[in-house]
Amino acid sequence: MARGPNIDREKMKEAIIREARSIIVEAGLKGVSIRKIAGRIGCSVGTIYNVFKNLDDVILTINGLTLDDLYSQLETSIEEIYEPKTVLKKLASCYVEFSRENYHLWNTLFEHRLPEGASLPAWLEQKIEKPFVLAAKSLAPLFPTSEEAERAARILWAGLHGICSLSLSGKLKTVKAETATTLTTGYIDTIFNGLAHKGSVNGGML
Amino acid sequence: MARGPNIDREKMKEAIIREARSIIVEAGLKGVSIRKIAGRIGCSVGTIYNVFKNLDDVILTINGLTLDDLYSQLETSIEEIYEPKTVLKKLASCYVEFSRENYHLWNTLFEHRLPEGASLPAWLEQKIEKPFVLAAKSLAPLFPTSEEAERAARILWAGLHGICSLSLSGKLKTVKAETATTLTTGYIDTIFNGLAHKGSVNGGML
DNA sequence: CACTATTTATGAACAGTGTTCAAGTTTTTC
DNA sequence: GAAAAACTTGAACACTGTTCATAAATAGTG
Repeated sequence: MARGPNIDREKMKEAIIREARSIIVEAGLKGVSIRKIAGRIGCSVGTIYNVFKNLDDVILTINGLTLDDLYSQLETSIEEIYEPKTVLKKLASCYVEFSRENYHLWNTLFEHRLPEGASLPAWLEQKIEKPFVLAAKSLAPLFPTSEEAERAARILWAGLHGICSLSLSGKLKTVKAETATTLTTGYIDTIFNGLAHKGSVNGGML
Repeated sequence: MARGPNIDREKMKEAIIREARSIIVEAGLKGVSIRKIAGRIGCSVGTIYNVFKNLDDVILTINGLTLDDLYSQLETSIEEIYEPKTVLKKLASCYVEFSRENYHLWNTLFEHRLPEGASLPAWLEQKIEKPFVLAAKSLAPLFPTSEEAERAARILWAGLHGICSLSLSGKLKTVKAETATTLTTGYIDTIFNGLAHKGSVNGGML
């Protein structure tokens, strides 16, 4: 008859994720295959399909864990800091640092694509939202409505992602010895200056 | 003996690119395979390997054409416009429009990854640089040195890319009916305001 | 025209991929 | 112990990119 949540099943799940994760860390997403995971664990390919729907399911689970890691690091990086600009700079440098230290895992976040038409599961979309919510919260004091803060946060976060993305893939050749961190710091300075003077859209040299 | 540049070879190359391109447009990068291209043309798989080094070579060539298209559209979109902010807004909206109208081709630009360790060919890197150079040129009047203009252009362009990227992949849930275009417009306003007041880093509310 | 020399085309073969599923094994419940 | 449910297995299927010996076509030369 029906057995409760199987302890072995949970152990199996952990083993699969552990091995698949380590393959990604060593060789990137392209290095992962069902047979390679099975080989490392010492089980058959079929067993993996008993625990996960398919390989995409495995990768999505790993992406969820990566996002959890990122979020917890972002959270601790801004503990006891309240000034919006300082918070945002901390978040940015933490994000950059994470993407460098976990290059392959972070890359898998964007390299992995579901089949045409399929959309991300809700639980993953939530995890994607969380870091951005952190930014929105920090920006809130600067805006009259939460909607405006959210909007600004989205733009800021997207820009941050763009810088990281192009920088790590080598498509953002930085002048001299500029790192992604100094770029994002400058980026945030500029954005904050812009936000502070948003009343004077047609003023100044523009 | 050695024959000059073969006309048939050139025709073959064109046919391969044409068919592979149309597969991408219809079904995205994942829909492309050597056998599918060969089937559409009516040749064998080996023939394709006589003309291209491998499948990556085919995709990179297509990405080059996509970048050419993008660049020429960016160029014409700012003809006879000289005011930096207006130029940048034109470039941004043109970029957004292109990414929407050529979704699969644009996506392939970022979805396609070379094997671990391999780097993009120089001719492609040049094509990647060109749109960004356009932005840098437009920003030049606002900066004392070209280096500073370049730096600003890189940040601006990366941010633009981030907004497009997250927006088109659905990871940038826009509030209400905001489009990527309005987001980028707001983004550029903010950046320009920030640049205009960059002297007052610690002024205002910050 | 014939005869090489060279290039080009072919598709079978190889090593790999994700996924399915009938069969056998183990575990749990009655 | 018997019956039922759950789990494991690995062969099989339909694909993937890539290579390469063989065959066909073409170009230059005598």
